[in-house]
Amino acid sequence: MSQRRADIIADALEELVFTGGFNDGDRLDEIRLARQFDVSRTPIREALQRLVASGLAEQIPRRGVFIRQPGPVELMEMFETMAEIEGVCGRLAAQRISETALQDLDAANARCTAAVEAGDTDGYYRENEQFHHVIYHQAGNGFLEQEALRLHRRLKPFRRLQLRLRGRMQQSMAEHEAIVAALRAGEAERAAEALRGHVAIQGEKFHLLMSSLRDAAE
Amino acid sequence: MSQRRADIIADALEELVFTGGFNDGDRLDEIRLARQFDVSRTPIREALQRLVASGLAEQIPRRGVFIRQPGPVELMEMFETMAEIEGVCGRLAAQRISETALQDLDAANARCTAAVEAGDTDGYYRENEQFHHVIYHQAGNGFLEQEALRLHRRLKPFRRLQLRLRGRMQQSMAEHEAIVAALRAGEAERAAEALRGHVAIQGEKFHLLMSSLRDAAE
DNA sequence: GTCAAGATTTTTGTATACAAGAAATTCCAT
DNA sequence: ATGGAATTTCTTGTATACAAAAATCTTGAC
Repeated sequence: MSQRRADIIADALEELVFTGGFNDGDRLDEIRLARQFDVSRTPIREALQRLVASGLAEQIPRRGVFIRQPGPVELMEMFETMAEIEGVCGRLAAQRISETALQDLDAANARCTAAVEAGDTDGYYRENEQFHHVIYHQAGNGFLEQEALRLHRRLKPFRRLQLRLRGRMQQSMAEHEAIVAALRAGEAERAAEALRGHVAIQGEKFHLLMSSLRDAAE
Repeated sequence: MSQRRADIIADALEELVFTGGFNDGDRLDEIRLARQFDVSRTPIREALQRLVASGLAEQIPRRGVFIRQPGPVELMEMFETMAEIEGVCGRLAAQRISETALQDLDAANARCTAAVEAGDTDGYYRENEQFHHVIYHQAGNGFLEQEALRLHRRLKPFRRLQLRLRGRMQQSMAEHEAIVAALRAGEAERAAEALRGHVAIQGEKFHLLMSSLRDAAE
């Protein structure tokens, strides 16, 4: 695969950004990072370019590159966009999904429920992700799938914050069931709406996310 | 702005890719490009990284970076995705669009019609683009807007091929009218469907695109 | 003490040098 | 002549060197 150090470093930096290793506005010092990864500035710079290209950082010419965590507004916009894209995937998938995939969704849901009952948050998280990935794939459009995966990945660190809400996982499971039902029935619009509603952040969810953000900032 | 040569070179290369200056699979020789742009390999390499990041080229480690033009399947997928995203923008815009923006759309359409009558293809193209950009913006979601613009831009060279079809511009104008009507009425689903249909490639449009591609390949 | 202009240091951006892996070529055995 | 191994050449990836712009510090006038 990628034997390039620049890629390895870029992956490491992305992971650091996602796991909160950086704060908004942090400058990514080339020399410090070079020492830290024990390489020259060259691969560091290429890695930073990748971060900038993926929107995780911003480059100001002759000034450096800075971490750019989305603020509340942009975060809401990203979640709304994700909800819409999931809706699109759902509508297309309703017309294209295979019987095997429907069974996969059922299986993922079963494992999800089991994880909820066992209080296994990580397990729930993993299976939930699997569930959504299957839907992206079943939209039958490789390009759309990649876009969905990209945004999904980008929102990963923030989605985690959502799960804290009391009873959220139970409600989420009920929504999963409804989604599968719509997909199985081939009802495109219903599937789209169910997925939009499932992913969208409204009402209580909105306030929860905001307060989580405040907590994380402290 | 960006005084970085790497960015200037990246822009130039992107433009070259879009205007058909490269064929699929072409290797982007660092040394040749360095001579061509009269710089060292360093800024060339950074520019190439940007092309790779935006999906215009592919990098094979230790082998180089190669132009990667989308094939028929991927192109269809990209157009379908664009249609869906436009649909989403339309649905959101129907709920959020301002009166001023509606007038802008009318104005753009009028200029579009004038261009059609004058046989001014470039003018039509420009105003058509404007029309769509207004809708992206009126979706009221900056992130979604950027994504829409990105994909729109990526498809630009291929969209041009579509216009050749006899009477296509007239039909397109009628669709524009219907879209504005739906937006003005605030009918979200109707706006979404109108935009999806307007952008989607189906029936004759599909065959036209395929034959255009074949022609361009020769 | 404050402010500003000049000097100094840092840091980015680019060029060049070097190392290592891939491709091309040569050369030999059959 | 052909196939394949060894060598050479070429290219990418990384390190280092240098130039120019920005940031910081110093110094001096008020």
